[in-house]
Amino acid sequence: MEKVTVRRLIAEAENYAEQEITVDGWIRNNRDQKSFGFIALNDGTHFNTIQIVYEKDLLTNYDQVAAMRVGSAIKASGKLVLTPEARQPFEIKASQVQLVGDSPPDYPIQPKRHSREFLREVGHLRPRTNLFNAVFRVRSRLAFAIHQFFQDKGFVYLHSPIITANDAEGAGELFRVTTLDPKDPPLADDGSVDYSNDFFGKKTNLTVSGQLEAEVFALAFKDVYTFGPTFRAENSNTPRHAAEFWMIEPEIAFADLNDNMDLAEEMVKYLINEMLEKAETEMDFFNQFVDKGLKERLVHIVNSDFARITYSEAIEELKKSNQKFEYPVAWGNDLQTEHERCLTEKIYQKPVFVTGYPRDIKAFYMRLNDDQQTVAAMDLLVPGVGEIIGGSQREERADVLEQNMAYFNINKEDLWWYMELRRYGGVQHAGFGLGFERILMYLTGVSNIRDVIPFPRTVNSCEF
RNA sequence: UCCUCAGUAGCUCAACGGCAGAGCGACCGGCUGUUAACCGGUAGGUUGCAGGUUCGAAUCCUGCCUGGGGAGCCA
Repeated sequence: MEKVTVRRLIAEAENYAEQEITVDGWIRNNRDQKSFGFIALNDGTHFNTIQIVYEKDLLTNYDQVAAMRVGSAIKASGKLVLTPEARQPFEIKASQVQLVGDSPPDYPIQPKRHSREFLREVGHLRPRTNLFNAVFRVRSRLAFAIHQFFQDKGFVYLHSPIITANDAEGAGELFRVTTLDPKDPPLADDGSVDYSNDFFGKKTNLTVSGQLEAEVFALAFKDVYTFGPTFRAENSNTPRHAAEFWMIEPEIAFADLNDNMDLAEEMVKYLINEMLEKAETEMDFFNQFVDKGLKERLVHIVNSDFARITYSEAIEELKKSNQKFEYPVAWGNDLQTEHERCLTEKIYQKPVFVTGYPRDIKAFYMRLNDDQQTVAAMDLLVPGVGEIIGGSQREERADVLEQNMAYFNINKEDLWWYMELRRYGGVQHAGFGLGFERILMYLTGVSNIRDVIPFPRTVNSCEF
């Protein structure tokens, strides 16, 4: 008897009509009546369950089957019957149902509503629920779509290092990587820890960004992207931050800020289209149970041109809006979350690129504009999630970069190689960082980052 | 780190100074086509932890722990 996955059955049920088949899977629900019953079976290969009908007359172990509990693993054989008039397109009339792995009655995942908070506590079981099944299936597809987008454009995928010695980026708090004994580290004469005796012979940490390395490769391959884990030891307690997350960082050479925004906009639209098309079942589920306006909003995004405004214009718009803000709107101050939300959700009601931020609130590597006050930075703000992309045109002029580093107190000896990119064939280039989980949240409507990461790592929490 | 809300049955919640309760789930029974089935019944509690106030505390007070939301930082 042919063993078939649920995915295959759903794709081509007609081809199996009236045939005897076998399926393996886990019981999501089991309802028995006097002489027949129904099992909703999920085998993990598709978001949906299939229905197995069992009858007393056809089974030797009817009472046993009727008593099989939610969560149990079973092997079921029977004839596939098309049921076009019923809610499900087909079902399996069981000739045999065999218990493979029992699940006692204290199985925490029951056919009822569970809160996300509770499900986080059972992170080893939550992938078996509808929500997380959909989320992680989409996560997988989205990762693939990102590669597809860049690969189709000829970008080279760069594995930027996860352990690095550079801490000069100022992109966040670092996780130290060391093999020194924390109770008895070697000390230098001045009493500080002597990292020259550490594994790498210097201070090292987990990467907070692959950007600087991506620039190296962009100036060799023209168009590159990184896609990998990133670590920030920030003490942030919000639904949008995790200590370990994935980031996509394209870097393009012979390109300016406008090319950068074009790329970002095209990418976001591509990813939305891909998910709407390739993960239709899951997206319908999110639309129905997580966020009622999700699909409509995403389609709207795909069909709209993202707004592009300068920081100065943003400040003017915010002042004109007459909204009450907790933080004052003033040129020179960074945009607060409330300002960003107002811009993207109220004033423009679509994604907004904000460019030309004051130099003082941005990073040293961003290209200084001719006004000497602003830099060629860009943030992409989207409704609901806020900042999803941060990027810039990089400072390609060696002398200006050197001045910037002095201005921001960055040790140029540590970044000698970064400086040399400007000395040898330096060229204008740009790039951005996209938080993978942020866009996943945006695409699924799931509002807490802990629910789009398989095993989330956040301040004070590293379970499973 | 700051602000704020909440911790009561496996889960979601009610009771808000006077006998610890419901729905869902579990278990038992019923039901000839169910769809998170339906109907009837049974079991299930150190009310987050430690102190305090009170004749009496789930309820009021203090501290701690855990979780949610907001802010900062950022992706």
